Amino acid sequence: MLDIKLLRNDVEAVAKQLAKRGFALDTQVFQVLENKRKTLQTATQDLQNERNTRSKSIGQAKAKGKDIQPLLAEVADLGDKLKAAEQDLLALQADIDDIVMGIPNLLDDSVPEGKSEDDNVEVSKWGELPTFDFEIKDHVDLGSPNGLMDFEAASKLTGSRFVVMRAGMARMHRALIQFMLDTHINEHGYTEVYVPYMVNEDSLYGTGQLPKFAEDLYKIQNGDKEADKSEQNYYLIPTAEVPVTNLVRDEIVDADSLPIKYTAHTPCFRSEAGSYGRDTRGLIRQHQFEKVEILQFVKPVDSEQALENLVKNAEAILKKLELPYRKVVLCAGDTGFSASKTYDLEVWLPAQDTYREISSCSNMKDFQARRMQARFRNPESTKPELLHTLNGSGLAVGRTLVAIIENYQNEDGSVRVPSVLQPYMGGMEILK
RNA sequence: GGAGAAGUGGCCGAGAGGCCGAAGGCGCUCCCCUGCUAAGGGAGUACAUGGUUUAUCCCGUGUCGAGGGUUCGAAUCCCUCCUUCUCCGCCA
Repeated sequence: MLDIKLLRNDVEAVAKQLAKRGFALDTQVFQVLENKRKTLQTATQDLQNERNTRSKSIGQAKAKGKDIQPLLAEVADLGDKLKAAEQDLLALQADIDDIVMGIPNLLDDSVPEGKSEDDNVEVSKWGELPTFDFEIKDHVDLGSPNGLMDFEAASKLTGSRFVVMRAGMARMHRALIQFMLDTHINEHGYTEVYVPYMVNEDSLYGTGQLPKFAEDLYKIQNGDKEADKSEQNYYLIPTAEVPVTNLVRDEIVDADSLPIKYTAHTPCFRSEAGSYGRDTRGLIRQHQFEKVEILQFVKPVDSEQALENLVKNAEAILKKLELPYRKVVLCAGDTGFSASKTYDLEVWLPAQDTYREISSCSNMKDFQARRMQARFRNPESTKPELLHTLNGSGLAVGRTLVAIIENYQNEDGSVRVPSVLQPYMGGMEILK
């Protein structure tokens, strides 16, 4: 959520900023609503003031034993007027909130212009692209014989865009998670957290998935109980970002405790509505996948540097696995709703002859923190101030598995196990 | 799942329809005192938001788990929900 004061003081400037990312803010509508709000709110508060002062004098009169009947008669119609005004204000406020909650974050000045992923800018490249003197296969063809990777079984159990893994494949998948977590904990100073995989609506509003992106989420139905408005609705998490970032929701943390650095492994659940027909083959786009997430909550002055640090932590995993990748900075049009600036790490997939996203690292600045009132006490001003929140994948486990299988393949269709993973797999050198 | 108790500021905790944005304590900030340390004395210290403002100050409004209701007036009474604790049941 943007600072409402920013919108009030200079909507046009904000609209101009938002236009960079292709978001059209209707400044006219906002202005009209905002002007109405001002008059209505002032009027309502005047009425409330009147009620409060009169009620107080009634109380005082009563205490002195005076007759309060005449005073009561004077306030007879105040209640109705006030109730009407309050309800109008509430409705108007809801309209304004709808607009404000639907406005994406302002972009960092360093974000390049552009409309789509084609305009993202490559920052750096790492690793030598592997060369093969044989016909290479993709991860589905490499994984499917022996049933190491079984998409048909998964579609029987559940449906499309799920997978079953067996033996060495399942074990390497698990090994990757341990390896990533251990690296972030032991070498990058993150604290591991275990969190719920289901969250309530407040959490999803906090990180920005709601109200705009409900169709991407799975909502839980509790038995055959009808979803009731008065009861809490739970959703499966689309990323660990949601539960972990919401740890600081409605908290005022000590400045001394910053930066707070968390890592978590969770499954992620995405309905992938709107992506039908895209990446239908294999493990790239699933309804359920594992991810190791890294997050930092920092003072505003530190967030720019923290983003660089966070990306480096994600890159370290790719380097240890010796997977060639490149780092791109997302252009204005491709940067996500809540993000101010995003780096993607793209790993080399030889079978696709291209780089594919494997990590997305973003600085949200105070956008999420404002929504969830996540603050720290500034020792200088002694006042609570909004934190900056950052998160990134470190890394997406399924896609890392794909990258390993394709980059480490042999002519006979076997797959070598990266040396850093072998200790996690009982010394296994060839996947089986 | 059943029965009971509770949710108040950064933390603990008083508070039972008007004098309560809320006693007291802890913590924190500033000042005084003491050679250092320890101890002591004084003052200040919730958050959000509207008007005004670069910002403060000031005035107002809202907030005592959340949302509704009763009332001229609600932390306090009523209803619904959420959460926590205790006991019972079930269970990995």
